[in-house]
Amino acid sequence: MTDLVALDDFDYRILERARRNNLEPARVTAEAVGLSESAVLRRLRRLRADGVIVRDIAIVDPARIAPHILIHVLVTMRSQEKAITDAFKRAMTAAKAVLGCWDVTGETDFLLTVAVPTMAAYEDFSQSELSSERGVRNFRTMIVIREVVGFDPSRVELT
Amino acid sequence: MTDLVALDDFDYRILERARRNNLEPARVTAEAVGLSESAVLRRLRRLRADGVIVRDIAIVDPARIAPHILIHVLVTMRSQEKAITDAFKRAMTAAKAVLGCWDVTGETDFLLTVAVPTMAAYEDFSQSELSSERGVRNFRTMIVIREVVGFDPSRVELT
DNA sequence: TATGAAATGCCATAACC
DNA sequence: GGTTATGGCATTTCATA
Repeated sequence: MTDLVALDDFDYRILERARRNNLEPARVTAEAVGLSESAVLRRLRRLRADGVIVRDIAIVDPARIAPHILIHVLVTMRSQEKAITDAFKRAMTAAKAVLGCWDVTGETDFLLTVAVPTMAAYEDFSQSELSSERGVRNFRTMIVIREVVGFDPSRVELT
Repeated sequence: MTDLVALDDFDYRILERARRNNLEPARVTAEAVGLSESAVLRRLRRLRADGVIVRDIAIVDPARIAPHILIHVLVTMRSQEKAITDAFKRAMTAAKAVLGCWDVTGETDFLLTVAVPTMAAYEDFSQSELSSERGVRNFRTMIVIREVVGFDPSRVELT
């Protein structure tokens, strides 16, 4: 299941379109890539079965519903013991406020991306989840002033 | 258009499902949330028209197609002059390798998320895009060893 | 094994109450 | 918001190369 999947140019062009709009009728996609409707639908089904397309989702703009603050946090752990880091990872996975968490190289151990409605909520989060009991030595908070490029996995080039 | 949109409980439950799977038939969603098929479809169309649902996409797993390296970069600029930072922002927006770019508070000015096929490609990127000509004083590279929580905007709580 | 074409069945759309 | 009739789209099956 971890094996790489071989794709031809048709697959790439179909993927490129599905990554932008997965509600596009196959008829339209077919004409754009130069295949029949049937072929496009077959390939899309195969791409999903093969795990190339992981899921199909609606992107919601949370800012349209309620104000929120985006924050990045650089976390340094007290130790590199597996038991401690594993526990921290599990806590980050469970924490609803955590949008992303990466184990990184360098002076710091983890980078977090956190979304909270208020700074008070962030204070609650940091005090409970970034505490010394969680194995955290210290952390550096970087509040997002402006999103220049919103994190967009669909920008990853596939070729 | 920047105004907040008021949603009721039905909208929230429909959104919750569409954020997980936007290909779910309205019939199924309707039964799950306790509405008729028509009502669900009407609400979804309204949510899209109001800009609550921004777009509908297929999520592709790039690792299934080709190996890639994920990197976070902390960037410090030479100056805060608008002309310089604006040019940098435009360069980051244009750079295909840049998945995300945020203007942040603290000692550093920008946080970048970059995806590249090889370290050589990252070297090319950093030499061309993170140069002093771009206004960059220095930058700190944090290579992602493991993705604990993959950046997922759908984790943002809407209430 | 992959394609294109045609018949079936499901789903969204639009116009009603 | 619910119901119904219409149109469109995906699915399936088949023939072909």
